[in-house]
Amino acid sequence: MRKGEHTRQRIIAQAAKVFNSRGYASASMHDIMDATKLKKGGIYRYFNSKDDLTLAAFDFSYNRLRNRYKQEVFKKPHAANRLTAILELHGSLLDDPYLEGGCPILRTAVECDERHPELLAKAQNAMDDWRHTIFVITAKGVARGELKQVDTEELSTVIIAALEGAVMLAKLYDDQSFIRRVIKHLKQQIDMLAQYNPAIKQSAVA
Amino acid sequence: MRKGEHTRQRIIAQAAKVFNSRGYASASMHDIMDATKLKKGGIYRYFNSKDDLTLAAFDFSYNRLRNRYKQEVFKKPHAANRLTAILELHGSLLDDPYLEGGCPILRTAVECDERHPELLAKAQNAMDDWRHTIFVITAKGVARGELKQVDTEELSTVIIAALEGAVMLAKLYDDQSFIRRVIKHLKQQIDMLAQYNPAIKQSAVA
Amino acid sequence: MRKGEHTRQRIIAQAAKVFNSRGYASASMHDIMDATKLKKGGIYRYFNSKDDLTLAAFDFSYNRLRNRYKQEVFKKPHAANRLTAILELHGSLLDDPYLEGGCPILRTAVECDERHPELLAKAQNAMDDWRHTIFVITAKGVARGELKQVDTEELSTVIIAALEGAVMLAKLYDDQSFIRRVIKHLKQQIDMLAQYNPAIKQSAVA
Amino acid sequence: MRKGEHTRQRIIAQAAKVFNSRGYASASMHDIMDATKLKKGGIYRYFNSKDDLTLAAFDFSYNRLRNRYKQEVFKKPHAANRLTAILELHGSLLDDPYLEGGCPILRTAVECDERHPELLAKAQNAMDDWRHTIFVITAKGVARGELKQVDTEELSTVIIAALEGAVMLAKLYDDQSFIRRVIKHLKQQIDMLAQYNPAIKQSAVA
DNA sequence: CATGAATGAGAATTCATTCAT
DNA sequence: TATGAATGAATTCTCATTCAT
Repeated sequence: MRKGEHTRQRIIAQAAKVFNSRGYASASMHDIMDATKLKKGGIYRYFNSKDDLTLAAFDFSYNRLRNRYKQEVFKKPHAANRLTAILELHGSLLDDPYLEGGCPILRTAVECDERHPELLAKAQNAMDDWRHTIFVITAKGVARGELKQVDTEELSTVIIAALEGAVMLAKLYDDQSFIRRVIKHLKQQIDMLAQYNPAIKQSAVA
Repeated sequence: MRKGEHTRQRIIAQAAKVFNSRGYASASMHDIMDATKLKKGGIYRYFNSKDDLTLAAFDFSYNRLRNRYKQEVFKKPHAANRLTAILELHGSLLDDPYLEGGCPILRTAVECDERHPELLAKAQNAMDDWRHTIFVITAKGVARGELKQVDTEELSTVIIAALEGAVMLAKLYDDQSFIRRVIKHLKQQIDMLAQYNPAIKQSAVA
Repeated sequence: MRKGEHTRQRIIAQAAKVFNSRGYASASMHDIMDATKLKKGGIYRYFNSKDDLTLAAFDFSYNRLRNRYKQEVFKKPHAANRLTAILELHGSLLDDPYLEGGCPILRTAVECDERHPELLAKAQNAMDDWRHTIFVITAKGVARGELKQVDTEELSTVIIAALEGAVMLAKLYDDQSFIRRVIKHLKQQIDMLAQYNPAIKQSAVA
Repeated sequence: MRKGEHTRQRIIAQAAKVFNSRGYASASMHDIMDATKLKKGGIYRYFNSKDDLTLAAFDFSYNRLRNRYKQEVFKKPHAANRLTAILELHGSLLDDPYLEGGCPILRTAVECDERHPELLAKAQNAMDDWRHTIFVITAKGVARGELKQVDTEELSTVIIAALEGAVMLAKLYDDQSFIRRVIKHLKQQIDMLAQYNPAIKQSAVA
């Protein structure tokens, strides 16, 4: 069983890679076979269907994102630093070997519709989570006086929208400078919110 | 020939609708048959392959966007008004019956990769065009003193990224308020650039 | 009606060309359209089905062969000359613009089976006719003392088999020398049959 | 893998049968399904395309011919016997359950053109091989004094052409007597070449 | 007389999935 | 635990044929 679980995880990780770069509909089980070096039977032993695997792969990708948030975002002391860390995280997203295809939430939101309600729900939940994270960081920042008063709902929407759009542009042109520009802009916005607190501004600029 | 050309256009329009909402890979020729009320042979009379139809459908969708630009954006007198008109145009994008699925460029950028080089190239060209449009509006606005000095490349990237991300969010949640929030933010940015010219600011706010 | 009949003949002639070079099954009605410069409707006005056209085209090709027989074979005075003329006729078969694909009887015999009983019957009739022609020429030649006593059934079979096989080889290699070699051999056989009649031998060698 | 290879061979053998009797273009994958008792997927597991299967089937048929040559022709001691054995082999060709449709080289030469370059090349190679075989038997026979001096190129062409034409006639009329007649004629030719060597003549006649 | 529009049956091929081993 | 064999439904595409104009 030990080995089985290990194999299962390996399948998920490789499938995530494939789905993130090729898309859920376009990637075939054969692509997954190639990536995992397993045969059909070996995969279907662990997953009842492509849809099952798809859902597990999305979870894998999303957890990867979450883990990076924990490590790179939540350790920062102040709201502005945390927001800036989010920007940087997304700035290096396409360098992650499992996320080369861009943000899995973006992909899922664009590719999936009512025909794949479970996957869509997962994408919505992930996005809820993400928005909530930014919302809380911002709200706490305001409460603590780290940030100026701000429409937190709007701020989180703008940050997410701009980052996701930037990822799309970077992917379309295979040119990460689009992400850099957007990050630069968003940093300025955050700086403006945090400008009366020199300590924070300093680290945010770094 | 008259009738045939009409049928051809009808196929393209319906196919655009289907592709924009279901995706290029996921939509089947059978879906197109249903949408056009034609049988396979009737469609293949006008298009050699699904790929052919796909390209024509993208062109259709993109032209639709361009036409709306011509009507809603270029008639505005000043740079800030034009930029604002762009925002509004995208704010009503999802209400367009042919573009219910969101921005065709976004869809294509996310869904297509090197496996569909022609479609990808079309998406890149469309995006080049869009970026260039915003770039020119901005540059002229600066030259004419309608806008403050600004990094036009960055501005166009931010506007596009934020709008596309907003469209994605609106689609994901089936809730256009995400677009409204992003537009509100971008309008503020534009207002700030135009703030010393009261006449323009006035119309931009309208 | 005059024009109609002309068109009909034109279709048949072009179709024969196409069928003889591409084969009955492989040639499509579209190939016929291209060759005739007519559209589907224009062709189906004269023929109820591809099969109909196929039969008419076979008849056309076969009549072309028969006409050449009349002109090039039956005018010869003696049996040996006639047999030799048959050889020469087949030696130039592939130069006939309508028969570039080789002998239509060979093609039909190889390509058709019980699935196309009518065409097969036509091929059998044509072959019966051909065999009978050689049979009669030979029998008369023997009766008239132009040829030695010979198994006429065997002779006609050998001549036909060798000529058809030669046409096949010439087609396979796109090299008419195979036909020349076979003709040379058959001429020798005929010469041997006619050797005691110097007058005939002379012309046969020419 | 064991079983798979067996299945693969079974598919090829059955496909050869089907193609040899129906023709490459006319036989459908459904015909192959029926003959193999497999479903589409089961066939495409082993062959990427109908073309692939077509080529494998030709090779199968041709190898079958070659094997019969090895067993029935090359064991004969002398040139005349070998040539005679070739005639006999083709005399029983249509009795071979896999070659009921006649000679696969003939079929391919007639049916295929530049649209199927690979198959055509295979047919040419097979024919080259066959011609070479007869050429070598004859040349060695001459060198050893088993045969009179003869134009070996012409002899091989005549034998092949006559045999192929005979197979066509037998198929067209479903009557093997045409092959018998041609074989009788060719045997006489060979006997004449070998007539001064009583020992050989004896066995050739047998 | 001829065209172009449209059909529908059937072709090749793909692919998720099942299952015996 | 994993493989390879086999299935069958779905997909793209072709082509002979019909028919209104």
